[in-house]
Amino acid sequence: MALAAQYDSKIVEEKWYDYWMKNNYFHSEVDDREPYTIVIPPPNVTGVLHMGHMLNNTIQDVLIRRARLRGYNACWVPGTDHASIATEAKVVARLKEQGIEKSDLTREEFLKHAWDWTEEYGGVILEQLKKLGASCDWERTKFTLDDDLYKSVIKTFVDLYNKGLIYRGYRMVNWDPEAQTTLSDEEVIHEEKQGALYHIKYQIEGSDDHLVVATTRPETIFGDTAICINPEDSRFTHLKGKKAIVPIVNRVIPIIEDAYVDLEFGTGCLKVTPAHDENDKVIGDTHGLEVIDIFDNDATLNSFGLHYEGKDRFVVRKEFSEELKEKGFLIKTETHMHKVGTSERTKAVIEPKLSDQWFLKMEDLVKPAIKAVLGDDTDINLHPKKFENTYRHWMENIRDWNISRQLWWGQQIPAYYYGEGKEDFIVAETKETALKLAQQKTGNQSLKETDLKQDEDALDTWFSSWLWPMSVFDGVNNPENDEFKYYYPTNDLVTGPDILFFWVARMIISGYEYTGEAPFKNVYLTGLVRDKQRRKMSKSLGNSPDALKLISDYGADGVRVGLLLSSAAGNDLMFDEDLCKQGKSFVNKIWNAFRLIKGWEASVEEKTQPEAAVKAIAWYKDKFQSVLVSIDSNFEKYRLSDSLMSIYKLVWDDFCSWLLEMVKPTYGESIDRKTFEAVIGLLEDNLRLLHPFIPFASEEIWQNITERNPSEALIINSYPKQVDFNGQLLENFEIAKEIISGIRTIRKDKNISFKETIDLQIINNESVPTNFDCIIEKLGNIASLSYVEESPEGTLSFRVKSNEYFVPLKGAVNIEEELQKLEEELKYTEGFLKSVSKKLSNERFVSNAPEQVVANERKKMEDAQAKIETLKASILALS
RNA sequence: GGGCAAUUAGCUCAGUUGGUUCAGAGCACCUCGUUUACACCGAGGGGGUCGGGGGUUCGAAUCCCUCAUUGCCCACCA
Repeated sequence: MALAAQYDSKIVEEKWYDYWMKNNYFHSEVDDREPYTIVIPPPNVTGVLHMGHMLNNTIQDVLIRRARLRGYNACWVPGTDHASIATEAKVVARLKEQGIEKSDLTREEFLKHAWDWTEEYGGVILEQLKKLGASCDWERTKFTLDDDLYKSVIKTFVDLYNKGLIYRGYRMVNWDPEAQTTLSDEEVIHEEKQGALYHIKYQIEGSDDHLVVATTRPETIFGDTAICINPEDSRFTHLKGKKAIVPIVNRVIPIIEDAYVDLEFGTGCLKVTPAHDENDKVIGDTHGLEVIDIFDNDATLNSFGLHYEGKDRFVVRKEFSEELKEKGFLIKTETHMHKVGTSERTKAVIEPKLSDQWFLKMEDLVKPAIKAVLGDDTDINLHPKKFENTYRHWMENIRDWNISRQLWWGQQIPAYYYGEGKEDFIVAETKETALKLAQQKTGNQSLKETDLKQDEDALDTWFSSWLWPMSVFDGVNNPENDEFKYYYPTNDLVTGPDILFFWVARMIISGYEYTGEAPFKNVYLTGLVRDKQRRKMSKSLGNSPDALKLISDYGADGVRVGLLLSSAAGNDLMFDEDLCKQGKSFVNKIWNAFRLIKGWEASVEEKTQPEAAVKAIAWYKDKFQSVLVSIDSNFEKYRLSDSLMSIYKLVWDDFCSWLLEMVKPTYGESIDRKTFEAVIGLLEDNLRLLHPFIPFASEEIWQNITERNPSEALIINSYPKQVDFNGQLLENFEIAKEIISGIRTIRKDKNISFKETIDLQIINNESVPTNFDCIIEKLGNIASLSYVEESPEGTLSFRVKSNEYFVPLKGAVNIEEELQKLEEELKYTEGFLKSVSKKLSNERFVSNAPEQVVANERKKMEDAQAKIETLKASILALS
């Protein structure tokens, strides 16, 4: 059957993925081999594949496939994250569409809907990863709400609580009024926004005098419980000990003094709203101020908001400031740029709010995690290294982690209340244990299970994913199990820098806390995928290509190559669909190289091997080895795109453009078996290198070369080994290349068709070995190659180093042109010689520079001198 | 406000401890070519005073200072 001239990815990719699955190559079991483990950064269960996933998972697949080929027991654990906030928001929205309010449902009813949703959409993204070629061990697929992972989370919570690291506290937290839950500090994004600074008059009690405060949030006036001035502020000494009247509200509040107030900012008078600002809370605590919470959970005003009750905070800001203006309290407004905290998930403006929440003490937990990453001989390496600074900064300034969320979709906090008091609760893994403990604690044996009420809140999603590398191997519940002991610590983690703190740092923390070991050895931080104009890819901009469409247009292999071609670790990737096109062309190129070789097979018969083929194969073997060295070293440095580029050039230039041309039999003639087999062998080596990057096409070609049984599939074959090679051969070949190039230039200049043979005469001043002459003859289409002592007449010439090459061409030679060319070359070389000589006559250079450097300069000088002589001789001969 | 990083060809980026092959690669561009694997091709070619300025050195893309621009992270100034 004839092979198509165009490689068709669609048929091929599905065929081989099925084949790999059927033969269970992705599956890993504990055995004697060294393990190589990656755990996937679990995507949101209801998410769809976007460019970030594509990049990230391509990298993981390259690493895992390479490890598999190198004989490691490669295990890539896939899975999904329940993504509490994001998923719950989606479920709430869908219910709303159906006319159902979350508040009308019981927890159980709501969770039922959430699970329905998860089952309906969950795992779609994993199916999409298969299209990309991801060789995950699908039998190990995990979900962060699976029973065993759920149990791990609860066990960890109880353990940390018992260690005194988890506590319940009444604190100022970040409130997301849209999702109606608290958020950790990390989930708050500070965005620069244009706001206004409102200058508002407060009358001083018992006088007609007034003071002016400047605020960005006039709506919080309803919660004012003091005015604060700096005790050093001479402008306001007359206010000390007085009271002020809150406008409209008419509440009388004290004027207090605190050094916190900045003399320079605003008016120097600060209104204090302890319920709605963290600093104000601190001041309030110091001065024993009343705390008035004026908001409901959805950030509408409550009864403290008087006639604004029930209205949204931003509506109130507008309406209330108008009322203040009308009544003469608002003196002026200035525009004001400031940072506003917004929810990472819902984008809602965060409201600082006081409430009872659960916190994890971080101060001691981070210590081993800092040591693990920073310093010289560390357990964990970040790639690129620059993220170590960021990591250090965050870790050293870490605050306690608010881990409770007012959500249902997640692990419910295992705290059981038996009374109304602040301390009337028990933290335990099960309700039964909690009951026993409660009975002990209270001494009340008649307490029943129904007297216990479990905390309504769920845990932060990251409080489950921070256990991921352990929990997927059941290492939290059962730390002594064989799998955990074998696969953990994992090797590489590939993820985006945006979740360095959310996830990576916390996994390191929990890893050390529970195993005393790092969860992984290397962290590869990918860049963000941006579009050509450097914009972030996002749904709202519509600049994010459809991942599956890309795969269908360019093939998974093409897309993988396209993504990797320009993405150094940690650098943002400027995605351009043209890169996928390039990837697709590359795959097609390899396909056609294979087609060419395959085409030779039909005409194999007994024949001696041509010398050119012998030389070419010897050269390519060495070339392959020299490139292999750089590929491997780039892999070690996690410079995947450089590795790929090396392979790309090896295959396209060295293999296709040089080797195949050199061994190609004359048209219509057959190829000898020795050459044929050697070339097949070289092709197979190429495929072994290519497989991690283009798994589908490489397997397709591999299986088309010859019939293979399942144990011989490329995916589980072997990676090329490094062996010593001859650098001299490579150097000599470079000279041969230059000569061939010179011949081609002459052909092009003089319009000599390649079909027409020409002669070549050589003055070998450099004593260049003649072993590649047969190749020069073949690729230059030379009828007769000979060595001469003197410049022949009537020839065109070119030089490589101080060697001269002549092509006799009676009619075509224009002496004037030739002379001009030679003069130019002479002028250039003389200039070069002059600069080198100058350097060498500088005594300080000769005495200070290392010997090697000086010797090199001398060599350059000699070469230049030799070349000048040749040029002069040629000029003389022509004129 | 604090910190980190970057700035090299039209674009995306390499450039290891300052000195062989130091100004490179891929893409794009230009010229020529329907050579019997591939036009998703082949051959050839042009293109950068390495962000500006200053300094150290025999020698700087590389080290130091400074300015500019950009990006990222962190931070409770109303």
